[in-house]
Amino acid sequence: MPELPEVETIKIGLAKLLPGQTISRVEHDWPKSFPNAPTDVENFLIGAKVKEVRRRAKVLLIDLDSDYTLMIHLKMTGQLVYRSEKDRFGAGHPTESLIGKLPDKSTRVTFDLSSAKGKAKLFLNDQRKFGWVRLMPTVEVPNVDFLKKVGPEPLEASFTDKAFKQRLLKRPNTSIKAALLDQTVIAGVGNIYADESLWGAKLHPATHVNKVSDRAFNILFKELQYVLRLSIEKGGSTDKNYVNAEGKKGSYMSFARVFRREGQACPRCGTIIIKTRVAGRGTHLCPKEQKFVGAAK
DNA sequence: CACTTGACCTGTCCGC
DNA sequence: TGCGGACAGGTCAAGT
Repeated sequence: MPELPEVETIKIGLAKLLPGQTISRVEHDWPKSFPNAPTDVENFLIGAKVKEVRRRAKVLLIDLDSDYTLMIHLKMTGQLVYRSEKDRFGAGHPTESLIGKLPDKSTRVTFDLSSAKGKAKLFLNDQRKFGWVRLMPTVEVPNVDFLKKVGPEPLEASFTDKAFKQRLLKRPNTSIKAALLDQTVIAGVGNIYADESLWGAKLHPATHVNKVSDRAFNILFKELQYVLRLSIEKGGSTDKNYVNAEGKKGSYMSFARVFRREGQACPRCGTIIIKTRVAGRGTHLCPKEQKFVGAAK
Protein backbone atom coordinates (compact mmCIF):
# COMPACT_ATOMS: atom_id res chain seq x y z
CA MET A 1 0.00 0.00 0.00
CA PRO A 2 2.79 2.39 0.42
CA GLU A 3 3.05 3.69 -3.15
CA LEU A 4 5.11 6.61 -4.41
CA PRO A 5 3.33 9.36 -2.40
CA GLU A 6 3.41 7.36 0.83
CA VAL A 7 7.09 6.45 0.51
CA GLU A 8 7.86 10.05 -0.46
CA THR A 9 6.03 11.29 2.65
CA ILE A 10 8.05 8.93 4.84
CA LYS A 11 11.22 10.07 3.09
CA ILE A 12 10.45 13.73 3.74
CA GLY A 13 9.82 12.92 7.40
CA LEU A 14 12.94 10.81 7.91
CA ALA A 15 15.11 13.29 6.03
CA LYS A 16 14.35 15.79 8.80
CA LEU A 17 14.93 13.29 11.61
CA LEU A 18 17.73 10.88 10.74
CA PRO A 19 20.76 12.69 9.29
CA GLY A 20 23.47 13.03 11.92
CA GLN A 21 22.10 10.22 14.08
CA THR A 22 24.36 7.26 14.86
CA ILE A 23 23.02 3.71 14.81
CA SER A 24 23.96 2.03 18.08
CA ARG A 25 22.02 -1.22 17.97
CA VAL A 26 19.68 -3.25 15.80
CA GLU A 27 17.27 -6.07 16.60
CA HIS A 28 15.10 -8.12 14.31
CA ASP A 29 12.69 -10.92 15.10
CA TRP A 30 11.91 -12.13 11.59
CA PRO A 31 14.92 -13.16 9.45
CA LYS A 32 13.26 -12.36 6.15
CA SER A 33 12.70 -8.79 7.29
CA PHE A 34 16.47 -8.26 7.35
CA PRO A 35 18.07 -11.08 5.36
CA ASN A 36 21.74 -10.08 5.49
CA ALA A 37 21.77 -8.58 8.95
CA PRO A 38 23.97 -11.19 10.64
CA THR A 39 26.96 -10.74 8.35
CA ASP A 40 27.14 -7.01 7.85
CA VAL A 41 25.50 -5.36 10.81
CA GLU A 42 28.42 -5.26 13.19
CA ASN A 43 30.95 -3.97 10.74
CA PHE A 44 28.98 -1.57 8.62
CA LEU A 45 25.86 -0.58 10.51
CA ILE A 46 26.66 -0.24 14.21
CA GLY A 47 28.44 3.04 14.82
CA ALA A 48 27.58 4.41 11.39
CA LYS A 49 26.01 7.83 11.06
CA VAL A 50 23.10 8.60 8.74
CA LYS A 51 24.12 10.91 5.90
CA GLU A 52 21.05 11.15 3.71
CA VAL A 53 17.60 9.67 3.11
CA ARG A 54 16.51 9.07 -0.49
CA ARG A 55 13.65 7.46 -2.40
CA ARG A 56 13.61 5.64 -5.73
CA ALA A 57 10.29 4.18 -6.88
CA LYS A 58 8.75 2.65 -3.72
CA VAL A 59 12.16 1.99 -2.17
CA LEU A 60 13.68 4.01 0.66
CA LEU A 61 17.44 4.45 0.83
CA ILE A 62 19.25 5.50 4.01
CA ASP A 63 22.87 6.31 3.23
CA LEU A 64 25.42 5.88 6.02
CA ASP A 65 28.88 7.34 6.50
CA SER A 66 30.27 3.79 6.48
CA ASP A 67 29.54 3.92 2.73
CA TYR A 68 26.79 1.39 3.29
CA THR A 69 23.11 1.96 2.59
CA LEU A 70 19.98 0.60 4.22
CA MET A 71 17.55 -0.26 1.45
CA ILE A 72 13.97 -0.62 2.65
CA HIS A 73 10.85 -1.82 0.88
CA LEU A 74 7.59 -1.60 2.84
CA LYS A 75 5.56 -3.69 0.36
CA MET A 76 1.94 -3.79 1.55
CA THR A 77 1.77 -3.25 5.27
CA GLY A 78 5.18 -1.91 6.20
CA GLN A 79 5.56 1.11 8.46
CA LEU A 80 8.72 3.00 9.32
CA VAL A 81 8.13 4.96 12.49
CA TYR A 82 10.54 7.17 14.40
CA ARG A 83 10.20 7.79 18.11
CA SER A 84 12.50 9.90 20.23
CA GLU A 85 13.16 9.16 23.87
CA LYS A 86 11.16 12.26 24.71
CA ASP A 87 8.11 10.48 23.29
CA ARG A 88 9.00 7.61 25.63
CA PHE A 89 9.14 5.49 22.49
CA GLY A 90 5.47 5.03 22.51
CA ALA A 91 3.14 7.39 24.30
CA GLY A 92 1.62 7.91 20.89
CA HIS A 93 0.53 11.18 19.40
CA PRO A 94 -2.64 12.76 20.65
CA THR A 95 -4.19 13.18 17.22
CA GLU A 96 -4.00 11.53 13.83
CA SER A 97 -1.97 8.65 15.18
CA LEU A 98 -2.79 5.14 14.13
CA ILE A 99 -0.40 3.33 16.38
CA GLY A 100 0.33 3.44 20.05
CA LYS A 101 3.16 2.06 22.09
CA LEU A 102 6.16 0.72 20.23
CA PRO A 103 7.45 -1.85 19.68
CA ASP A 104 4.16 -3.60 19.02
CA LYS A 105 3.46 -7.10 17.77
CA SER A 106 4.08 -6.13 14.14
CA THR A 107 7.56 -4.74 14.88
CA ARG A 108 10.12 -6.69 12.83
CA VAL A 109 13.24 -4.54 13.08
CA THR A 110 14.26 -1.92 15.63
CA PHE A 111 17.16 0.50 15.13
CA ASP A 112 18.54 2.33 18.16
CA LEU A 113 19.82 5.79 17.37
CA SER A 114 21.74 8.43 19.25
CA SER A 115 22.85 11.99 18.67
CA ALA A 116 23.66 15.12 20.64
CA LYS A 117 19.90 15.65 20.96
CA GLY A 118 19.42 12.34 22.72
CA LYS A 119 18.29 8.82 21.97
CA ALA A 120 15.67 7.62 19.53
CA LYS A 121 14.43 4.47 17.82
CA LEU A 122 13.32 3.67 14.32
CA PHE A 123 10.79 0.84 14.05
CA LEU A 124 10.07 -1.22 10.96
CA ASN A 125 6.60 -2.61 11.54
CA ASP A 126 5.08 -5.05 9.10
CA GLN A 127 1.96 -7.03 9.79
CA ARG A 128 2.28 -9.23 6.73
CA LYS A 129 6.06 -9.62 6.72
CA PHE A 130 6.46 -8.89 3.01
CA GLY A 131 8.64 -5.84 3.57
CA TRP A 132 12.37 -5.98 4.09
CA VAL A 133 15.57 -4.09 4.88
CA ARG A 134 18.87 -4.86 3.23
CA LEU A 135 22.27 -3.47 4.01
CA MET A 136 24.64 -3.04 1.10
CA PRO A 137 27.55 -0.91 -0.07
CA THR A 138 26.18 2.40 -1.34
CA VAL A 139 27.94 1.92 -4.67
CA GLU A 140 26.04 -1.35 -5.15
CA VAL A 141 22.61 0.25 -4.85
CA PRO A 142 22.24 1.03 -8.57
CA ASN A 143 23.15 -2.57 -9.39
CA VAL A 144 20.28 -4.09 -7.45
CA ASP A 145 18.06 -5.92 -9.95
CA PHE A 146 14.91 -4.03 -9.12
CA LEU A 147 16.58 -0.62 -9.40
CA LYS A 148 18.28 -1.54 -12.66
CA LYS A 149 14.95 -2.45 -14.23
CA VAL A 150 12.65 0.16 -12.69
CA GLY A 151 11.18 2.84 -14.95
CA PRO A 152 11.49 6.63 -14.69
CA GLU A 153 10.11 8.71 -11.85
CA PRO A 154 6.75 10.11 -13.01
CA LEU A 155 7.22 13.44 -11.22
CA GLU A 156 10.71 14.19 -12.52
CA ALA A 157 10.74 17.37 -14.59
CA SER A 158 12.59 15.50 -17.32
CA PHE A 159 9.76 12.97 -17.67
CA THR A 160 7.55 14.27 -20.48
CA ASP A 161 4.18 13.27 -21.90
CA LYS A 162 6.04 11.89 -24.88
CA ALA A 163 8.18 9.65 -22.68
CA PHE A 164 5.07 8.59 -20.75
CA LYS A 165 3.38 7.31 -23.89
CA GLN A 166 6.59 5.68 -25.09
CA ARG A 167 7.07 3.83 -21.81
CA LEU A 168 3.49 2.54 -21.70
CA LEU A 169 3.74 1.33 -25.27
CA LYS A 170 6.42 -1.08 -24.06
CA ARG A 171 3.41 -3.19 -23.06
CA PRO A 172 1.12 -2.74 -26.08
CA ASN A 173 -0.99 -5.85 -25.61
CA THR A 174 -1.76 -5.59 -21.94
CA SER A 175 -4.33 -3.48 -20.12
CA ILE A 176 -3.53 0.15 -19.41
CA LYS A 177 -3.88 -0.63 -15.70
CA ALA A 178 -1.37 -3.51 -15.82
CA ALA A 179 1.04 -1.23 -17.70
CA LEU A 180 0.70 1.55 -15.10
CA LEU A 181 1.33 -0.93 -12.30
CA ASP A 182 4.40 -2.39 -14.04
CA GLN A 183 7.35 -0.89 -12.18
CA THR A 184 9.65 -1.39 -15.16
CA VAL A 185 7.38 0.89 -17.20
CA ILE A 186 6.97 3.74 -14.70
CA ALA A 187 8.19 3.87 -11.10
CA GLY A 188 5.98 4.09 -8.06
CA VAL A 189 2.40 3.65 -9.29
CA GLY A 190 0.28 1.20 -7.32
CA ASN A 191 -3.37 0.26 -7.18
CA ILE A 192 -4.72 3.45 -5.62
CA TYR A 193 -3.18 5.93 -8.05
CA ALA A 194 -3.73 3.69 -11.07
CA ASP A 195 -7.49 3.68 -10.39
CA GLU A 196 -7.59 7.37 -9.52
CA SER A 197 -5.70 8.52 -12.62
CA LEU A 198 -7.68 6.24 -14.96
CA TRP A 199 -10.91 7.72 -13.61
CA GLY A 200 -9.43 11.19 -14.17
CA ALA A 201 -8.73 10.30 -17.79
CA LYS A 202 -12.10 8.53 -18.24
CA LEU A 203 -10.30 5.39 -19.38
CA HIS A 204 -11.51 1.89 -18.63
CA PRO A 205 -8.65 0.13 -16.79
CA ALA A 206 -8.91 -2.92 -19.08
CA THR A 207 -8.38 -0.85 -22.24
CA HIS A 208 -5.46 -2.29 -24.12
CA VAL A 209 -2.50 0.07 -24.32
CA ASN A 210 -2.41 0.09 -28.13
CA LYS A 211 -6.06 1.23 -28.18
CA VAL A 212 -5.33 4.36 -26.15
CA SER A 213 -5.36 7.56 -28.21
CA ASP A 214 -2.62 10.19 -28.07
CA ARG A 215 -5.07 12.56 -26.50
CA ALA A 216 -5.98 10.02 -23.81
CA PHE A 217 -2.30 9.34 -23.06
CA ASN A 218 -1.76 13.06 -22.52
CA ILE A 219 -4.75 13.39 -20.21
CA LEU A 220 -3.76 10.26 -18.29
CA PHE A 221 -0.25 11.63 -17.81
CA LYS A 222 -1.58 14.89 -16.36
CA GLU A 223 -4.08 13.04 -14.16
CA LEU A 224 -1.41 10.68 -12.85
CA GLN A 225 0.89 13.57 -11.95
CA TYR A 226 -2.05 15.38 -10.40
CA VAL A 227 -3.09 12.53 -8.08
CA LEU A 228 0.51 11.76 -7.09
CA ARG A 229 1.23 15.42 -6.27
CA LEU A 230 -2.07 15.90 -4.46
CA SER A 231 -1.42 12.80 -2.38
CA ILE A 232 2.09 13.89 -1.40
CA GLU A 233 0.57 17.21 -0.35
CA LYS A 234 -2.02 15.36 1.76
CA GLY A 235 0.59 13.10 3.34
CA GLY A 236 -0.38 9.99 1.35
CA SER A 237 -3.29 7.57 1.59
CA THR A 238 -4.15 5.73 4.77
CA ASP A 239 -6.39 2.95 3.59
CA LYS A 240 -5.71 0.49 6.37
CA ASN A 241 -2.39 0.92 8.07
CA TYR A 242 -0.12 3.37 6.28
CA VAL A 243 1.47 5.94 8.57
CA ASN A 244 4.26 8.49 8.08
CA ALA A 245 7.57 8.65 9.94
CA GLU A 246 5.80 10.09 12.98
CA GLY A 247 3.09 7.45 13.03
CA LYS A 248 0.43 9.76 11.61
CA LYS A 249 -2.12 9.02 8.92
CA GLY A 250 -2.31 10.61 5.48
CA SER A 251 -5.54 12.14 4.23
CA TYR A 252 -5.62 11.46 0.49
CA MET A 253 -8.39 8.87 0.92
CA SER A 254 -10.87 11.61 1.73
CA PHE A 255 -10.00 13.18 -1.63
CA ALA A 256 -10.16 9.92 -3.61
CA ARG A 257 -12.79 9.88 -6.33
CA VAL A 258 -13.15 6.14 -6.98
CA PHE A 259 -10.72 4.13 -4.86
CA ARG A 260 -12.68 2.30 -2.11
CA ARG A 261 -15.77 4.23 -3.14
CA GLU A 262 -17.81 1.43 -4.68
CA GLY A 263 -21.52 2.05 -4.09
CA GLN A 264 -21.00 5.81 -3.93
CA ALA A 265 -21.76 8.41 -6.59
CA CYS A 266 -19.19 9.33 -9.23
CA PRO A 267 -18.17 12.91 -8.35
CA ARG A 268 -18.55 13.96 -12.01
CA CYS A 269 -21.73 12.27 -13.18
CA GLY A 270 -23.41 10.70 -10.16
CA THR A 271 -23.36 7.15 -11.52
CA ILE A 272 -22.72 4.54 -8.85
CA ILE A 273 -19.07 3.51 -8.78
CA ILE A 274 -18.43 -0.19 -9.12
CA LYS A 275 -15.62 -2.48 -8.02
CA THR A 276 -14.40 -5.12 -10.44
CA ARG A 277 -11.21 -7.01 -11.17
CA VAL A 278 -8.57 -5.94 -13.72
CA ALA A 279 -4.94 -7.06 -13.93
CA GLY A 280 -5.63 -9.34 -10.97
CA ARG A 281 -6.44 -6.39 -8.70
CA GLY A 282 -9.50 -4.88 -7.16
CA THR A 283 -10.41 -2.07 -9.54
CA HIS A 284 -12.76 0.87 -8.99
CA LEU A 285 -14.39 2.76 -11.82
CA CYS A 286 -17.37 4.75 -13.05
CA PRO A 287 -19.22 2.39 -15.42
CA LYS A 288 -20.77 5.25 -17.38
CA GLU A 289 -17.69 7.37 -18.03
CA GLN A 290 -15.08 4.63 -18.20
CA LYS A 291 -16.46 2.46 -20.97
CA PHE A 292 -14.48 -0.51 -22.21
CA VAL A 293 -13.71 0.30 -25.84
CA GLY A 294 -12.35 -3.07 -26.84
CA ALA A 295 -9.32 -5.25 -26.77
CA ALA A 296 -6.29 -4.96 -28.97
CA LYS A 297 -6.56 -6.05 -32.59
C1' DC B 1 9.01 -13.74 -25.55
C1' DA B 2 4.83 -11.54 -23.69
C1' DC B 3 1.80 -11.81 -20.44
C1' DT B 4 -0.85 -13.81 -16.36
C1' DT B 5 -1.20 -16.19 -12.13
C1' DG B 6 0.50 -17.89 -7.68
C1' DA B 7 3.41 -17.43 -3.51
C1' DC B 8 4.88 -14.83 0.16
C1' DC B 9 2.05 -13.48 5.01
C1' DT B 10 -1.51 -11.89 8.58
C1' DG B 11 -5.65 -9.45 9.92
C1' DT B 12 -10.31 -8.50 8.80
C1' DC B 13 -14.71 -9.35 7.14
C1' DC B 14 -18.59 -12.20 5.49
C1' DG B 15 -21.58 -16.17 5.39
C1' DC B 16 -23.04 -20.31 7.70
C1' DT C 1 -19.93 -17.22 18.94
C1' DG C 2 -16.76 -19.86 16.09
C1' DC C 3 -14.81 -21.20 11.79
C1' DG C 4 -13.55 -21.45 6.99
C1' DG C 5 -12.62 -18.97 3.19
C1' DA C 6 -12.10 -14.81 0.38
C1' DC C 7 -9.74 -10.70 0.19
C1' DA C 8 -6.30 -6.95 0.73
C1' DG C 9 -2.14 -5.77 -3.23
C1' DG C 10 3.97 -5.09 -4.16
C1' DT C 11 7.09 -7.89 -6.33
C1' DC C 12 9.35 -12.09 -7.76
C1' DA C 13 9.04 -16.76 -9.57
C1' DA C 14 6.62 -20.01 -12.04
C1' DG C 15 3.24 -21.15 -15.43
C1' DT C 16 0.69 -20.58 -19.97
